[in-house]
Amino acid sequence: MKIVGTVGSSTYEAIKRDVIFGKLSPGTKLKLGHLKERYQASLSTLRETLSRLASEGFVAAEQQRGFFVTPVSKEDLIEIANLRVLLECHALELSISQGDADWEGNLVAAHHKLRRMEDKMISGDLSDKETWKRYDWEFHLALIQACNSQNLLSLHAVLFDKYLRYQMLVLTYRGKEAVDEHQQIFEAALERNKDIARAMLKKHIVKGLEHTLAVME
Amino acid sequence: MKIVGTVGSSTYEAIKRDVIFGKLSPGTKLKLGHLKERYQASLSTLRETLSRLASEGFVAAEQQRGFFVTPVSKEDLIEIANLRVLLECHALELSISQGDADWEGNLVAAHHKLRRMEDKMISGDLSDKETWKRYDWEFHLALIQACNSQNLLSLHAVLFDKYLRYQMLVLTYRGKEAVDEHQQIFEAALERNKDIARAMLKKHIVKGLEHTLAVME
DNA sequence: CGCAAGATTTTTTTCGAAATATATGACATT
DNA sequence: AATGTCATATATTTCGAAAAAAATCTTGCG
Repeated sequence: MKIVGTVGSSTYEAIKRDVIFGKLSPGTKLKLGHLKERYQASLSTLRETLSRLASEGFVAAEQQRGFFVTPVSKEDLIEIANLRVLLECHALELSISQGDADWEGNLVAAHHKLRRMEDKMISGDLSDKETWKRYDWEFHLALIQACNSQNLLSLHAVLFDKYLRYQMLVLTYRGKEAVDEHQQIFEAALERNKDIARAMLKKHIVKGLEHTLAVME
Repeated sequence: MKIVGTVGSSTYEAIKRDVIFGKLSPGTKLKLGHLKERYQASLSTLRETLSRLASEGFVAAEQQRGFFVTPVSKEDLIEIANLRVLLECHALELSISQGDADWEGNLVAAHHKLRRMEDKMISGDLSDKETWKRYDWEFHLALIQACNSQNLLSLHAVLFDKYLRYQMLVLTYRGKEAVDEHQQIFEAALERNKDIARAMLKKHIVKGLEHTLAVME
């Protein structure tokens, strides 16, 4: 039994994915007529979708001039990385203070899945970037899951996706370094060592930022 | 020459205002048919508007069950206040470090306007809460305007409005205490004293939170 | 009386087309 | 050649109605 959502929700997912994973390049004009064919939805449904994406910041809307894929810039990337540090480190600290056994269990599971995937990537199999990034996402989410603030989690989700778009844009893999950072954050979190965990997470994000900035030349 | 925006943008403003200022109570079912009459817009336009408000968190959307005004709760208010402390204090610090003469000028102006309004309120004239809150908004915005992060400013804007809804909900005025806090934050910011400014802003937000929580019984 | 199956009404979701605005190109004027 | 105007084409915005889903009401049965 397959549960299909509304046309609206699936076009939302599709366009968002295409923006994040670069199938729709930054700055591209999103003409409704074209999108209609590409995503098989009506103009109204598309406008609804694009409005949502615009208020999350993946799309830019100009009054009576239509929609565009939000442009990228170094400044924007830096802002997003800094906000991720601020929010994610804060959430991590809360999570470490408040997390229970369920939190630990999910974290262990998420780290395990990510680790397996990363081992595969390191040994040269770069075939499934999307799954890899999904596991990365799930690991970072598992870390802060116990922060006990829905508002914080949802702000973080959007930020993470924006950051992810930049990573997908440069398309290069940071390799063993990032794997080690994940490992260190993971261990510090399980040991409930807030300061180390926080410092490692910050380092992880900042290193990722520098790497991406460097590739953007 | 009067510049009128699109129907969409004005219904967006109208509904958002009605949610924030309590004309649409928390939890209310937003039936499209009713909204159509109330706001004089078509179903598609309304859906577009409600989708935007949903992704900002002022409205809750349930798949195939329509839209509701986002409910309120103590937990949600506490989350929002804590996030405001985190983001606004951070932005204030950046602003104080980087603000130039323009920043100072705008800040002085914004504080002056707010101060005049507050004096009027203290002397018993509670007739124009909406203008008062607009000046409050503009003062807090002026404080962090020079933080040099559009992303941070737009996250803050949504957060501030959500906090504002709770303040409007309880409808009581904190009086001279809040006025003094504004004054102290203002002076510390102009003197470029980050630590004091930060501490006062945090106190201001936390006191406001406690006051609102107390009234929510 | 309670409860469930089916029919009716209401509401949400989706679409296509009309109305409005912007962009493009042809043509005349300086 | 540059600029401005007007007609044409293209795109966005808005609407009302059809299709799909959910909620409500009715009826029949144990």
